[in-house]
Formats: sequence, structure tokens, C-alpha cells
Amino acid sequence: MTPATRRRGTELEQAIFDAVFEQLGAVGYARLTMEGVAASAHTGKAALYRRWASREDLLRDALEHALPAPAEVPQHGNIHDDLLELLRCYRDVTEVTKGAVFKLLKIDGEDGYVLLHSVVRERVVAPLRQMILDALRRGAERGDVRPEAATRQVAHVGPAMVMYHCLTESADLPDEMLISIVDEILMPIVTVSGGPGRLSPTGTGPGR
Amino acid sequence: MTPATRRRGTELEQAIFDAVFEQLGAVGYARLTMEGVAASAHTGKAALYRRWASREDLLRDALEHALPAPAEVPQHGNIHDDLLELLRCYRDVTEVTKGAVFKLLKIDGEDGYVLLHSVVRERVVAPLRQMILDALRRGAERGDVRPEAATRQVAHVGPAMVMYHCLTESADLPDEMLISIVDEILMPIVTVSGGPGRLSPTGTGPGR
DNA sequence: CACGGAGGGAACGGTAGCGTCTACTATTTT
DNA sequence: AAAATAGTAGACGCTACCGTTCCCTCCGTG
Repeated sequence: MTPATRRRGTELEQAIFDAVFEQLGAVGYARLTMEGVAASAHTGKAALYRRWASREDLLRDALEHALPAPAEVPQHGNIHDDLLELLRCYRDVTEVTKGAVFKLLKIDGEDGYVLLHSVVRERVVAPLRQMILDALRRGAERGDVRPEAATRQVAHVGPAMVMYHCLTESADLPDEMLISIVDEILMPIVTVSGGPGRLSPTGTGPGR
Repeated sequence: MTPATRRRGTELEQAIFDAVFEQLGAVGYARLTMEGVAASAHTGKAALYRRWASREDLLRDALEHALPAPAEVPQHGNIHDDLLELLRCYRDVTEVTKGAVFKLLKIDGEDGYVLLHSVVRERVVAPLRQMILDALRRGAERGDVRPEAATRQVAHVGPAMVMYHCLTESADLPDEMLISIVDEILMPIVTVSGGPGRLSPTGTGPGR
């Protein structure tokens, strides 16, 4: 029995989606072409155009396909570990999409991004913010998070730091970086009292 | 005496640089072309190619020209106002370059991107970080900043929040947003004294 | 004044990529 | 088995843009 020589249906689509991210990594969004994706996927343009009317349609589907299902809010019972796990989820998303999460966020004038921008906002930015906010609120009820820190603005800090690091320093996000963000930045903001063994300030304890 | 009908030398270059940012705002980096810039500047392509070998060369010069000289570290005598002024400087830079600072940080791939990326890092990201770090260190000496907060990581928080806001919410950066970032995020991290009114800017700056 | 350099405008040949089409054929469906 | 679907490969006409060249003429300088 000879094995099939052609990929069909979802198998071919998976190869095409893989090629999208390979090309995003290799040439960036600005120079991503249908021809390049087709070549990387070892298929013809007609197979792409049979499914997608445009580059942006293809990108949107590739992105939707690559993004994981929404995660559950962690239940570690302490805010430090909850926040760390959420930032790890975020890191994983940026890695699986070859940094597309950041690069497809719209800047004025980049009209082609509109559709993609909203995908990233709805599937990445908003769910992550909501999960962080939920973790903060639960921490506030537990008593290890200051109630005033359970805000939308504070929920942005971790993701903002991750993005800034990736765009200005290195796409590499080792665990030590995530831990540093949680310890040095997030914990001083959110904790009622600094705990022992943490870098959070001890001088912010009771007495306020 | 009839006025000159042609722009020459630096006058023409200024018009070309203006056109670069106009086009960056209108069509984005991906679709920025020499023809588009020339048309926007109401000049011929030959005038561009006489000065710049490529689109990236032109962009680099336009950026270098638009970026302000490095500012001085503020001397307000309190960290709150120092940080606020530095974030305002950052906001001004993003505005004067029509968001180019962020757009160019997103570029990926080979060729000229490395050069543009490094211009933004060397002329915007690194100086701003240094100034924030200097302000934090001076605050630590003064006593209104806790010494453990005078770190590179903490110096990134403000700019990171500004960028995240621009990329995920709105390119508009009203003063209230900058104040909120300083009050709700930066002050809890950097201040030695907490207090029940920590999130309100009580007593942190004269004339507030 | 004359001269040279440069600005403005247009034309040019070339190319990458687009979107479409065709022919062949592998594979699934009937 | 035959028929239908879709994958593969290549060709095609078109467009935008590139980078260069040319011509005319403005403008600064000697």
C-alpha cells in the first residue's frame, strides 16, 4: 500500500498555517507574501486562494488556529504563583505565534491590521487581562492583595513588561525574567504586606 | 522681488522628512514607498535618491532628525513629578514621530531593520531608561525612593505601560493616563513609605 | 552676465507579487 | 468501476514600485 503523496484538507491547512508562522519569523509581517507562504508550505498559490481571499484572511485564520483555548484562572491560593503562571501562559502564546501577538497590534495608519488587531485584542489581550484581574480580586478577598490594586491598570503591568522586553531587548523570555517581573514589579504593587523571601518591600506592611 | 519657487538643500530635506512621517501615519511602515514619500513632499524621486540609497536610509535620517536632543534629568526634588515629566517626554517623542517609535520596534526580518531598530533603542529606549534610573537613584539618595527600586527593570515600567496602552487601547495619551500610571503603578513600587492614601497623590508634589 | 549644480517632472526597463487560469493527476466519493 | 473533488505545478497579464536617466529650468555663485 503506497502512502498518500498529497496532503488534503486539514493536513494541508496545518502545513499552510505552519508556513505562515515560519515566514512571519523569517521575513516579518511587512514582507509576508502569499507566494512566500505557498513556497514554504510546498504548495501552489491556487490552493491558498481557494480558501482565503487575501493575505489578511489567511493570517487571521492562522492566528485563530494557533491561539490556545482560553486558560482557566489559576488556583494556587497565593497571588505570586497565580501571576507567574499567567505570565507563563502569555509567554507561551507569544512563542507559538512567533511574536505575532505583538507585531499585529495596530498602530495608526496600518490599516491592514484592523482585523488582525481585533483578533489579538479579543483572543489574547482581553482574556489575559480578565484572568489577571480575577486573580487580583480573589487575592483581595483572601487578604493577600490590596483591594485598591485590583484594577484594570494594574492588570496590564505584567503583560506590558513582557511586551516591552520582547520589543526592546530580546524575544527570549526565560523564566527568570518572568519571576523578576512578578517579584520586583507586581508584588510591591499588589501586596498588603511583603512576605519573607520575596523581593517585595518589607516597609509597606501594616501601619498604613 | 519674486519669492523662490524651489526648495533647496535643508529646506527640501525638511519637507522630505515631514513627508516621511506623514506617510508613516497614512500608510504605515509596510506600505511606505519612496514614490509615496516623494509625492507627499511634492518632489521627484531623483531628489531622494541623490541623498539616500534606500528607504531604510531615508527612514533612519528622518528619525534621527526628528528625535529631540537628549533631555536633562528633571530636578523637581520629588520622584513623582520627575517620573511624570519623563513620561511626558516619552509621549512627546511618540507623537512627533507619528508613532514611528513603536512601529519600528515591531519590525522583524533581515536587512535594514537592524539599523532602524538600533536607532530607536539607542536614541529613545536607552536614554529614557537611563534618565528614569538616574531619577530613581537620586530619589534613593534623597530618601523618597526605596533603594531596592532603583533598578533597570523598574525603570522600564513606565515606558512599558505607555507602549502597552498605545498598542492595545488608544494612541491617545492624555495627561490623566500618564498621571494614573505614575500614581497607581510607579509610586507603589518606588516609594519608601506606604500609606492608606498611597493611591492618591497626596503630598507628593507641590502645586498638584 | 555666464556657469554649474540641483530641483522638478516625466519616462523608462525591469521585477516581485498579485490573482487567475489551465492541464494533469492523486484521492475520495458515488 | 466511473465521477467528482481538490492538490500540484506552471503560465499568464497586470500593477505598483524600484532605481535610473533625461530634459528643462531655477537659483546661487563668481
